Amino acid sequence: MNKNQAIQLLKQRGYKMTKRRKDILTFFSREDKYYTAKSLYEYMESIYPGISFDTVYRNLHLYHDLGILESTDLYAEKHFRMNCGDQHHHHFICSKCGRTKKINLCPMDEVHELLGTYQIEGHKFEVYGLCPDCQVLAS
Amino acid sequence: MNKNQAIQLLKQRGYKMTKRRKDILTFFSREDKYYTAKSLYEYMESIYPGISFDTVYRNLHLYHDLGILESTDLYAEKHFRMNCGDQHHHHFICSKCGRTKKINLCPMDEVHELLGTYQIEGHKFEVYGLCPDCQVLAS
DNA sequence: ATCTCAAATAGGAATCATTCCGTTTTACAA
DNA sequence: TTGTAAAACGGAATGATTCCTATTTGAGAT
Repeated sequence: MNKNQAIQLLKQRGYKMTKRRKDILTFFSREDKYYTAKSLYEYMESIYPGISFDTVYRNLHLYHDLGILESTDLYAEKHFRMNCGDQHHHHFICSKCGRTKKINLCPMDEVHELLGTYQIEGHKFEVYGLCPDCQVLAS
Repeated sequence: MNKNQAIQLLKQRGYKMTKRRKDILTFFSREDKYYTAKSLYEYMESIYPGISFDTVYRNLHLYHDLGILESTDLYAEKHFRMNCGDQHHHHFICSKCGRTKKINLCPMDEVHELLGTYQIEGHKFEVYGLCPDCQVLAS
């Protein structure tokens, strides 16, 4: 999902296109990486002094519900990133900078048979560590 | 890990054995399931009216650090369970009651090669859904 | 261009899990 | 039995997130 696709989707669904909403998309479009609500808030604060938490969180939830963003719970805090949802996949997530790398492998195929009568509703598979850039900085 | 093993470990490491600590172990020994700090607090409150949050959280962390408990972030809240750590494994977790079933399969074997120069530090793989008991109740 | 009004935002209080801290109590070794 | 550090108490503080009411604004209709 890129910024223009997201704007299209919002209009299609009848949501108003505000400057704040565009700037949130700009924020997330910069990198393939997970961001905290706080980091978005700080970015928005710098453009719109006095912006409300409500605006940040309301739009994060809206974008998440629309599939524009995907989220994960990391270090007891929700993190968000642009949805790269062409097909089902998982992520390596850098524990230092939050940047991600797609993992085109899903363990669920083999797991289904192991779980017999258990009704599967979802799953989470993430790998954590240091990306090449952050390994260099750490050494 | 069972209650007696945990008590042994605490003594070995020089920690004091208090009634509260024993009762926390009793609480977690009841079922193979993830519990919130809150549910432990309520259990302890019923035995020790006026017990401090501090006591609950301090011991949860102690037990976690000693490997007596394992934890996971679920629904933006930490959940704890008795460590069943004979060998590396993952869990199916019932989204209704929290009860778990071991999954003896780990996707990391195949993932290592996909991640080349990325330095892996950890991973998380969990499957969510309804256990057989909760499916019956839901129907 | 202006009007209208539901949707969006501001401002800040409230909530919820968790952590922190100074004081008091207790397990256990001597 | 006593001394002492560990453990627990009591409650305030923190940090992320949600909620509430009043005000502002985007965008379709006139």
